[in-house]
Amino acid sequence: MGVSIKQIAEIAGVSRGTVDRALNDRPGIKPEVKKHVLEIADSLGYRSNRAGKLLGLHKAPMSIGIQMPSEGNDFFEAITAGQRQAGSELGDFGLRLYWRTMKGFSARRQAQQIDELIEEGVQAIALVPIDHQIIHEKLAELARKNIPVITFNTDIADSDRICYVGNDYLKSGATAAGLLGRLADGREWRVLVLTGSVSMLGHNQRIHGFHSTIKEHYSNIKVVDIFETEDDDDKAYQICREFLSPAAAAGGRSVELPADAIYLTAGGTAGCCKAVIEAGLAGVIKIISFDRTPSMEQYLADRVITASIEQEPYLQGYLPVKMLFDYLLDNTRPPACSWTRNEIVISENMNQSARFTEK
Amino acid sequence: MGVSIKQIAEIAGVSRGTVDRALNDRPGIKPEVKKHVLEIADSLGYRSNRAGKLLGLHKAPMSIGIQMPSEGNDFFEAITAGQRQAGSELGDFGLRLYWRTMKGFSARRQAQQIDELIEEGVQAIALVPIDHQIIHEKLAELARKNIPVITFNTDIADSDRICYVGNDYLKSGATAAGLLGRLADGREWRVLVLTGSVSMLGHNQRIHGFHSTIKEHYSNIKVVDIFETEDDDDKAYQICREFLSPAAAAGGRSVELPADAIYLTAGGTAGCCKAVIEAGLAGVIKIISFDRTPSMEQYLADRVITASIEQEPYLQGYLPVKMLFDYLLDNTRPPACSWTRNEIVISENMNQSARFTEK
DNA sequence: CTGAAAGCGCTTACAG
DNA sequence: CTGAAAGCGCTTACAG
Repeated sequence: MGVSIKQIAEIAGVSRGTVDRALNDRPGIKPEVKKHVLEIADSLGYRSNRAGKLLGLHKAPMSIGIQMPSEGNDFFEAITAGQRQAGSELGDFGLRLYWRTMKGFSARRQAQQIDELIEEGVQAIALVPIDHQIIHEKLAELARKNIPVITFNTDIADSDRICYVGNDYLKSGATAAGLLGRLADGREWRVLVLTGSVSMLGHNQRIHGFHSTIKEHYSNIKVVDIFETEDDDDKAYQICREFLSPAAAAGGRSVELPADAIYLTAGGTAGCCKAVIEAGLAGVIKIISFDRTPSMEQYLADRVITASIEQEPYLQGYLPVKMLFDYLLDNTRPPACSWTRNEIVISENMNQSARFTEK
Repeated sequence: MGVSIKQIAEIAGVSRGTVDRALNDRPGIKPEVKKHVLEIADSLGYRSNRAGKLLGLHKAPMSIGIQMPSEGNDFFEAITAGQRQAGSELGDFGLRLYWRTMKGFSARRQAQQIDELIEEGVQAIALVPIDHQIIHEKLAELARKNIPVITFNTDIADSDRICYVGNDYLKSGATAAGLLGRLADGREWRVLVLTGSVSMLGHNQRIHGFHSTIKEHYSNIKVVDIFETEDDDDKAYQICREFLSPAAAAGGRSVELPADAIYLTAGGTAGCCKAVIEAGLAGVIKIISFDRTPSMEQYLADRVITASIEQEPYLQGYLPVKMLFDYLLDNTRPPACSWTRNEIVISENMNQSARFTEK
């Protein structure tokens, strides 16, 4: 169909091997020959053929490394499923995936696992970067070594990653506010904010985006308090229990609610739900949360959680692998940011797409 | 990596050509030889290699036909974009796409365009089937001719399509009801339903799913009336104008609203919005709609439309092409139904995912 | 630094 | 009905 290496070789009066050297920046070719070949390729509008490349991979198969803080964190299950799917689809083309996972957010541990991946010989890395000097330096080192990096779920400023795949946390906060504003429908509502940690950028952005939107459009909504759950269900349960105790003590009698809604920016949702149910306030106090873990499923189905905003975790696993593969294969450049959607999930639309999980 | 045709040939004591004939049901092979080869392939756990297949396509490139009622219908723009994207990604492997589009829903025209595609020599077809005897017969004919079919956007009962890619209209109706129920928050709300046509199954299912959910969970919501817009903005405008005239005549003075919300199952949303704005009721009467056309964008952004439920139209274009390609390539069977999500879109989360459109 | 050859896995004419 | 050969586009040793 298109132009092939063979044709370029004929026209340039060199061998296919030399054309290959020129096109793929391989060593051992005279600069002027390279220039000549590239000019011809250019004038012919040469684009390498994927089928040929794919089959040509047979020796020197590709390997990609993945590093993430997924241990003990249910949220990463869907991400892992996406990575596995990409690995299996591309396995036919020889791709090998190497995982390094950790519990919690240690920059030193992350740096160490990145080193391990390099030693395994991976040609590219996808990771959830920790915002720490050590990691900044490590990413600079990867850039020097010509190992392309894609960040997912969380981005890191001023690094040389070729792409970020994940949420825009400001917009996800705005989405939560937009939803809550529509629910309040002009009524004066007071909102309790439960965040994961005030030192997590993403969590803060979800608060910030929320604030901006209510400030601009929903002056009837007020934030009454902010607490940290440390992404922990027990902690969230304790906080909510205490917060709700006046209303709970009142039993059936009507007292003013301590809040009309609870907005959770991160983990701890199931604990919060438990406390709300125990206080007899399920469905009365609206709960807006993010993501979806197994422990949240039932609360979503039962409408204890009014809505949860998901961020396409499966794609956050799938896309980085796919993009790195394409990049290594024929230099296909992904966009600098591939935003995942903020999906508003309620009980009625929570179980629909078997597409991603069934295969 | 895996087992190759060459290895099977050696073990079976036949040539690669014969193995190929056996594996791909090609004519000209003795039944017992075929059986023998297949047994060996089976025992070795043979799975064909995609890279090899892809390159082997060079002669006899694939072609897939697409038929849909997209003319004059903005909704199909995103679908077309998805098809184009799949076509360009797979173009490297020689795939050619053939389009036949029509305006409106003529079964005879559809049958004729299917015939045209067959004459073009397409090996598979993706279409939006019309529920008519002629089409049922045409699909049976395609099955006899061994031309695989995928339906998208709309399914058709008891046909031999290998997959349906699209919405579950009952669930999309349920999603609309769940959302409206949360907005009403226990208040007695009256809803005007505007459907496209009472003879369109999908539109009816969106009403049915809506009814079931309010019946089960939101007895505070009542449907006050149902009108047909014929998917037409002018018609929708006229209906709404008349319906809202008492309230509009009242000007600023408070009268009881003729409805608290309008639920549109199909086209005509922009017309409805125009009438609601003219009556001075933007934001007061909640509007829940489906999909998203250019004419709706501004109303969504301005919160005149409270929320619209989208059905991943881009994927409805992309997936059928991709699935048919995979099916033709190595018999990869798609699921019988690949449901697209019911995405709740509000002004805050409407512009996020550049992923699908930018490329 | 360059070329000629062999190979990846699968298909397709062609010869028998 | 079957086999031997050639080819798809690209890569990789190997020889010079």
